[in-house]
Amino acid sequence: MSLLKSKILVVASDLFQTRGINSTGVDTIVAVAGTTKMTLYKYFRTKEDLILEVLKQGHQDFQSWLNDKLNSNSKKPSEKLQKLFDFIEEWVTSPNFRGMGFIKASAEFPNEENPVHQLSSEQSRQFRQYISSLASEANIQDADGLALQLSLLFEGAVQAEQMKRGSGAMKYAKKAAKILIDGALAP
Amino acid sequence: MSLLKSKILVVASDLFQTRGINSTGVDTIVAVAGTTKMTLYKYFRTKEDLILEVLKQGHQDFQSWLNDKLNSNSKKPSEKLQKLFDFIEEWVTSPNFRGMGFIKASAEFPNEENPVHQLSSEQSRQFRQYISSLASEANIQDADGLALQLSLLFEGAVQAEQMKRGSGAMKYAKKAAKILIDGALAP
DNA sequence: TTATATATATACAGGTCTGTATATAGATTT
DNA sequence: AAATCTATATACAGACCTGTATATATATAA
Repeated sequence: MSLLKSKILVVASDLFQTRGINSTGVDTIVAVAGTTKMTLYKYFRTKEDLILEVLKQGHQDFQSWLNDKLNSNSKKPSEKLQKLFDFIEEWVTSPNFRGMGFIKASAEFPNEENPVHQLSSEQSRQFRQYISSLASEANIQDADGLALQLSLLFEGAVQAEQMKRGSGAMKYAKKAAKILIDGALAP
Repeated sequence: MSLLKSKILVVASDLFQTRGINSTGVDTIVAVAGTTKMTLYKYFRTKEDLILEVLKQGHQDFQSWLNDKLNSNSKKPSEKLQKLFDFIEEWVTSPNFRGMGFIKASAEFPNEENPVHQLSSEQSRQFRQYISSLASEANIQDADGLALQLSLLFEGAVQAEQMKRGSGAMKYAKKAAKILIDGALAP
């Protein structure tokens, strides 16, 4: 991918997270990225396309990071599940944390027919599916049910952290997750 | 309160929830409410003032409704806590449900210095405090900790329902809440 | 009937937004 | 040296936005 294109993606992602998507104009994005609108519209057909690509990139980055962390630290499936929220906490409390793209995007585009909303919803489903596969490998009966509960804790804690940086919500989400996981592992 | 003013509040609340706050112009609001901009700006100094009042109204309506439900159905504090998520589920699955105001608003105004963001954050805190007082009355040790965990489940489930209507997330949130509450009641 | 309060109708100023058109600069390739 | 590709600079059309100014209608009160 072109250097300029990825620069635009990084800048747009940051501005969308810190100022909101609808409140960020393309003029601001190109100014911060040090380029011009002509270039932006060469790589992205419309602003909506840019939003969609920013979301895809962010989600892929997060998923890859998390998956690598889990695989390089644990081999046993049940251990992966147990450590899931440790890494999520690491992610949320890192200074670079700016929030979860698909959570904010779905709020700014509430209409379920909107492509941005649909992608957000799909990414949330994918993440839940990922947790479910971890639970399945750990031989948990109702893997989907546990995955849904854990994803609620996850999204709730991210939401709390987006509202108030340093809320410490993830610490309690982690405790709750442990209780739910332990309960599901030994029923 | 003037009939027109409350009509504007109701219409604005609905439009903000279904189309987003920044995507809803005052022209649309007055058109749907069947009035004019002059009247809107008589009752609300700026659009931001309108947003703040919509949020306040929505939060007060929700809190009153929930509190009345709890008080008229249970006397014992621990029972109130147990039934909390039953009523929340009733609220979320009602056909009128359009999402939680402060969750969407905080996403559209991510800057922590923004008045709308601050009010959202404060309302989230107040709701958590309300759950904490329920937990305290039920003689739970770490009332604040449990309240935070329950509020994470709540906000996560609302978020899930905002992303996909009819997700059924609250059903699982309820189960998880029961486990956490039971664990905290009998430690 | 006259005065007052409330709401409407309409237009507009000044700003921002997305997306495009046009002309030019630099760098690489033929 | 000429041609080609990539990016810049700048201006602008057309739409939408908030908030205000002005004039008018309607209803209640003195």
